[in-house]
Amino acid sequence: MEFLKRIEEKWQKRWENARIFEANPDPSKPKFFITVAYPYPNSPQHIGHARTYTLADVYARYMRMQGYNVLLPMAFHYTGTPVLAMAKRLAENDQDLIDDFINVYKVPKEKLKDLTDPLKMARYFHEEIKEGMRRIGYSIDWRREFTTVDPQYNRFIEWQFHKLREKGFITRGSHPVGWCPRCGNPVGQHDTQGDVEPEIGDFTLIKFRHEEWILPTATLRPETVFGVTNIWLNPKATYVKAVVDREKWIISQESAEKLKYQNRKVTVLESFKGKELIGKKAENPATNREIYILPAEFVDPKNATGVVMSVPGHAPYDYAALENIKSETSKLTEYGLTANIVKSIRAISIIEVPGYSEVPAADVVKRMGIKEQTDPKLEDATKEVYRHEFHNGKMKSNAGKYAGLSVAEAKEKVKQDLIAEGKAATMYELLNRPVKCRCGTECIVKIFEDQWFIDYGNPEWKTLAHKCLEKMRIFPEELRAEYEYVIEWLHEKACARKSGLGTKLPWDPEWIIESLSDSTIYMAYYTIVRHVKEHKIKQNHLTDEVFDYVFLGIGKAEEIAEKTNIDIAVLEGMRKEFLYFYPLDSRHSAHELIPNHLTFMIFNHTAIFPEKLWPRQIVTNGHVTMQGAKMSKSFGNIIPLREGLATFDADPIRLSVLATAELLQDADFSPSVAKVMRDKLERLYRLVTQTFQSSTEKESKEEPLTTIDRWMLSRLQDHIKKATEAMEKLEVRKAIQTILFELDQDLQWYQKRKASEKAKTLHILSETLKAQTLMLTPFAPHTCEELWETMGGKDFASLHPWPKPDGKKVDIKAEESESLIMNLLDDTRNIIKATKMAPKKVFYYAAAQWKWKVYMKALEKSLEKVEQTSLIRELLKDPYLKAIAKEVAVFTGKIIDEINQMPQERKQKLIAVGPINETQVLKDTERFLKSEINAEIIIYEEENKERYDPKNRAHLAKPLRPAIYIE
RNA sequence: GCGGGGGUCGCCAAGCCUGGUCAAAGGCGCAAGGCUUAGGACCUUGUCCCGUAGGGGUUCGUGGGUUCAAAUCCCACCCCCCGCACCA
Repeated sequence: MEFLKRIEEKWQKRWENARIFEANPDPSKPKFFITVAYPYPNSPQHIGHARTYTLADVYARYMRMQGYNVLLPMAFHYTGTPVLAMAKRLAENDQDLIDDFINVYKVPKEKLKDLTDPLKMARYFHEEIKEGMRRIGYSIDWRREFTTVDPQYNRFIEWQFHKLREKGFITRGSHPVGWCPRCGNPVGQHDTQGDVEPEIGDFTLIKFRHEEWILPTATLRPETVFGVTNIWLNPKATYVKAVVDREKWIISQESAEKLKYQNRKVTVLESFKGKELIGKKAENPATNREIYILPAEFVDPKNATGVVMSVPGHAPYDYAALENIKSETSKLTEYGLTANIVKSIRAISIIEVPGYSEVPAADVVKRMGIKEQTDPKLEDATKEVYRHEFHNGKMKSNAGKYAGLSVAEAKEKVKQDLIAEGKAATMYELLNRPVKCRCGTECIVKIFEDQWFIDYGNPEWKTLAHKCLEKMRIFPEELRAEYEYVIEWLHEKACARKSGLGTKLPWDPEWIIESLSDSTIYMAYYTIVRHVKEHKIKQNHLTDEVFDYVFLGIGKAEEIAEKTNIDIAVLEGMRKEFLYFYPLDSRHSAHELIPNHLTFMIFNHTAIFPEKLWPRQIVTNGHVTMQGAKMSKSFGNIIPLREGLATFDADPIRLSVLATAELLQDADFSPSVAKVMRDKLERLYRLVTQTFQSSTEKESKEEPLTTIDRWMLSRLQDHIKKATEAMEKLEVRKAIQTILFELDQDLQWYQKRKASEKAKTLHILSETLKAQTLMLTPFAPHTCEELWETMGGKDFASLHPWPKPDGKKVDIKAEESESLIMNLLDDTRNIIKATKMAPKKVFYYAAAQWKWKVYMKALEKSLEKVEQTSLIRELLKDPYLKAIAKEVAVFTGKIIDEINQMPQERKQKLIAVGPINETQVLKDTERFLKSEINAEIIIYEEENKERYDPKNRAHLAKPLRPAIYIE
């Protein structure tokens, strides 16, 4: 442990001093530009974040070793409101937050006061995150670091928005948001108690008439207006008569307030209890039917208008309430109603839906055993009925002109028509209310009238986005369909808000560009920011003309230089650097960003840059779980990266977050995985140290290679090939598996086999270890640099070329010989296990020559298709075989199925290898087999007349499968 | 609901596109042995069931189908996870 820490620091310093990760344009080398979504500094990063960043870093390091001039930059996204909200809570001494800061985030107590300033909080976590990135060994070019509140960056974003507006992609309109009336702010998830996202629903208010008054019943199912039997009011709630936009409405007191936030003019005239209207009549505007106003306690005056239309046929609440009322008719007298009136009300069936009766609401209420209108099970009942009716329901003939339509269609049409006829209006309401702001106030819906949007709904723009996507490589490819879907689904996106950190909207500075909108093309800014910083270019010099020139090649450098006071060489340098590194070669993030950021990135690039500069690839990955559980503060299982590094060290963490799952899957982190990784690295270190200490002594490279040596080299080529292919496809799990586990197993087999041989060809071992170390370098760079140095590497492993497989070292014969031994050992062990004997002597009988002849012939023939008869006929042309025709026929019968089932690939391989001298192979391995089985080994050829074969096993020998007799 | 992903031998997880080498990689866990004063670490072996000869049986969410052959292809169904926005 000590050891890993020491070398981590050592190599981080050396990399830094040698500036090997600082990438400048170099026309002699191909470039590769990788970016990861920059972090939002409102908390330290944890092991989960490490997955995305490590993946990008590993990729960067791999590409560097493949000879690319790789740029991996990093910045910090200060834009937005969460930091503001947190700083405020801290200032108010919110104990929960303070506990989190101290216990989970490990913020020193004395620092807390400082962090009540939002900017200071961002800076604090910024440094914290950055330090973690250094300590885990990311190969970042830190000269290009910036934050999104840097004035120069603000200018860049202003330029971007000017461009978007010029192209007509900015629109303006009204937009509902969750709102805290006390704080006077929009509320997002992080502003609410319990982090609830306010869900906004669009209610239809159907205007029932009562004398000269309107009763606007709020519903999410306007199509059921044809099934209304009565109106519900809560007799105990307070209602008001009010003038709403020149109409006279009766609504709950609460809703009168809310409607004001939805840009309606509301003048309250008088207030009264709901019971005053009970027993009166109202008229359904859709059917002109007269119905009664009845009492119901389930009606919540805080929800929408507090006026509800009753559809007992299709709404479980209404059905239950109606049943309640029918059974308590005595209570009705105070409203001047009679039992007969209520009892004569029947549910009206207007929708037919398979699997349900005429009255689906009744079915479900009865099935669920619901007795009271206050039963919480009614929520589920409502959902069930709604789901089935919406998807499978059809309007019946009594639904007027909507008869025959599906419920889904009718719902929209009825709503539109009623609104057009002035018989309905709409109102937004929170569907998951009550949602409480952190200040304790219940949130409502407010409509922003002059909201600015980016119009992702623009069809031409969508076409461009599709075009860009089509040409991009998407990892994992399975998610391409999701991008397609998102591009189609996106519409106008509110792009500015009134509070938070960020860039002001240049033409309307009351607004601040929100965080998903100021982070779509910033990768371009990385390519020039080092010039901005080095030359201390001021924001007011970074005019739109400068950006036009640098990014779009518009205008003349001389003229712009003159106007802006920026040196012409600097301007040209920026332009060159942008053109060198752009387009972006690979964009990385967790895949939760597909529905927003990543797709926005595609859109914005196509809007602003010419096609050849559009991004080329997106890589997304799943989350990290902690020992199978989702990471969350409430589980207390979040390991901040800095803490993780202290406990498990950098390289093991890097490996752990990448080794347990491929991109699409969530990766599971656990201390035991980290430990396995560390043990692996330490074992490798020991082996390398041993090997290279002894190899400095004289070693004759002249020693001829044995089969096992050739086998090792051959296997190595295969592993290099596999690892390289995996890396190219970002299958890092597979790569790690190959490099660290499969290669290692072969290495162990090699060592074990070698132990029984005399010749110690150490250069084979060192060649293998060198390749292994280099391939492991992107994943475990600190350990590998150290190993590389131990192995006599003169350069940085991080910059050394990635190994290439050498076809000349592939030796399929050696591989076949070796697998013969492995299989033989397996078979022998299996027999020992089944017979439970302790073997003294083990006899092996290698297959007869003629069997090989038959076997090879069968293989060749089977490349087409063989039947036994034709094969035998063919074989018997050989006079030698003809002489033993019977044996040939029996043997052929034994192998024919096996050969027919063999994949072509394997057949071709065996044909290429040709017959193997098994006796020789076995003899060469005798010592090894003896030590493995711990018995005397005796080897015969099948046809050896002298052989000892009491149980007559020898004739069972097949090519690659010697017969066995144990005693 | 819509869109996406997934369900594999105790747990995690490859394989599925391109059917046969698949009782199915690898890791963890567990067991035995080696090493060690001991523990740890490390190494070996085993880990679905049966088996005194390298074999047999039953498995890859469920039920059908295609095929000489299905974890892999087709159909239907069940279950789990993620996203559905103005929020980073």
